Amino acid sequence: MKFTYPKHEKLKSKTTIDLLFSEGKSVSKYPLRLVYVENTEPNAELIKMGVSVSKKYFKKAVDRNYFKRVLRETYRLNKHLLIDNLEKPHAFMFFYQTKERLSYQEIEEKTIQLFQKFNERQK
RNA sequence: ACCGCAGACCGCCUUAUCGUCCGUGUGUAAGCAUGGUAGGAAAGUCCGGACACCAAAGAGUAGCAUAGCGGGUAACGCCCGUCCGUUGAAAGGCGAGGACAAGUGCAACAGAAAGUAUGUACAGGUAAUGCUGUAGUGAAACCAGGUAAACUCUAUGCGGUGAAAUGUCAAGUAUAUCAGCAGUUUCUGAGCAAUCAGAAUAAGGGCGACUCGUCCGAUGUUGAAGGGUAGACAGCUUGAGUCACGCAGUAAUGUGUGAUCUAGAUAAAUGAUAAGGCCACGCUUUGGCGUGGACAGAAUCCGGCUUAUAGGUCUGCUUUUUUU
RNA sequence: GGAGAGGUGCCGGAGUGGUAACGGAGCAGAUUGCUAAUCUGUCGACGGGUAACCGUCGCCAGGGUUCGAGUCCCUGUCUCUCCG
Repeated sequence: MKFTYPKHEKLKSKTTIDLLFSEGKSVSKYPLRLVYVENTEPNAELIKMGVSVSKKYFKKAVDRNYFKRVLRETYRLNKHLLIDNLEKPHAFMFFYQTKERLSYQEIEEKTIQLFQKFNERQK
């Protein structure tokens, strides 16, 4: 297993994102939230992941960029938790939803818990 | 030395591990190797350009901007020099700094009177008179009065829209385009007439304010051609570029020679973790322990301005004190 | 990425460069056995005064123009709207 997050694994298609927000389900482990939907496009990757931090919580672009990077990093190091349990292609969007500035360790811990919660939901 | 002022610059460092994006090489490919991978403000979007498109991008008016004088520049509301005003003990800082002798307007309260000006008291003066001075009110009062960040006038400049502009590619089609046919209203001509031919046409709309000017202009049907939107590629980073030295100029700046290539993403990369060092703050048994790392993240590209910014370095200058 | 509008007491909301209206809420009083309704007054901050009252500062923040600024002009900040 490689801990990478290459370009083809990123959620970019506007139509897929619209589908995700209109039909997707979600799991959350405060302050993190994961929205997901089955990707029915032909030749879809097994996993497509996007990351988002709202302007509502952090006003400055530097802060938003920082937390998006942290989310990407924790996803990259723990994505095997998701991939090992997926059978059909899925699209995901990963949110950070608080004004508090959590440390890297706290966010990583919450991410692992969130991914495990998702796996339980799938069974 | 201290205090202050001005200008220029840096703005955490090193190593290891795991990654992102771009280029190059290699490979059928997965990949591998290698080089690079955030700012002085990238910010605010306040000015000025480059570049692209729009229909005539036309003319005039309106509107907006600028404002001592001279220079620089692709251009500017920027920069340099200088005069004047103002502020500071000084170095220095700040200034929308044209015109009220073109016209119009405005001036609370106070005051006799605030614009067509003109009254009182005292003093002076005259043949006589606000004729002269002083007092009093007020920001402003015998002055061509004050006020233009009041309308305005003068001079100069400005077409509009912004890379989500724009171009190309593959798929498919509109109430929009073009052509044919049918066809409304009016006029003219031919004809006894049916009808035929030619021309025009309103309401309204476009040219993002108005006027002129100019263009379109009932509707149905058949065929042709063919958008927008979503996707891909181009635009997209070599440019009024950066560095060094010389020359011209008080300077801004210009110019010559040599060297050099320094982000290019698009739900949007430029990072995370660990250890050590450096700095700051707090505690302190002066050995250490704990916490933290300024402001802030490119989105077509340049020149400025404005605002935010822990800490530090260098250069020049002023005042005061001391020494020679 | 681009364009525009606004900020006035606790709330809503007027305001030609010349004394910051008005309504609601609140507070006090009147009325009532009590409450509601109604009526009257008060109602930004600070300082002084026993009190009546007086003074200074207040219209998002900081500058500027002006005799005088909520109003005119700059700079910043916050909120909202529009294009896509």
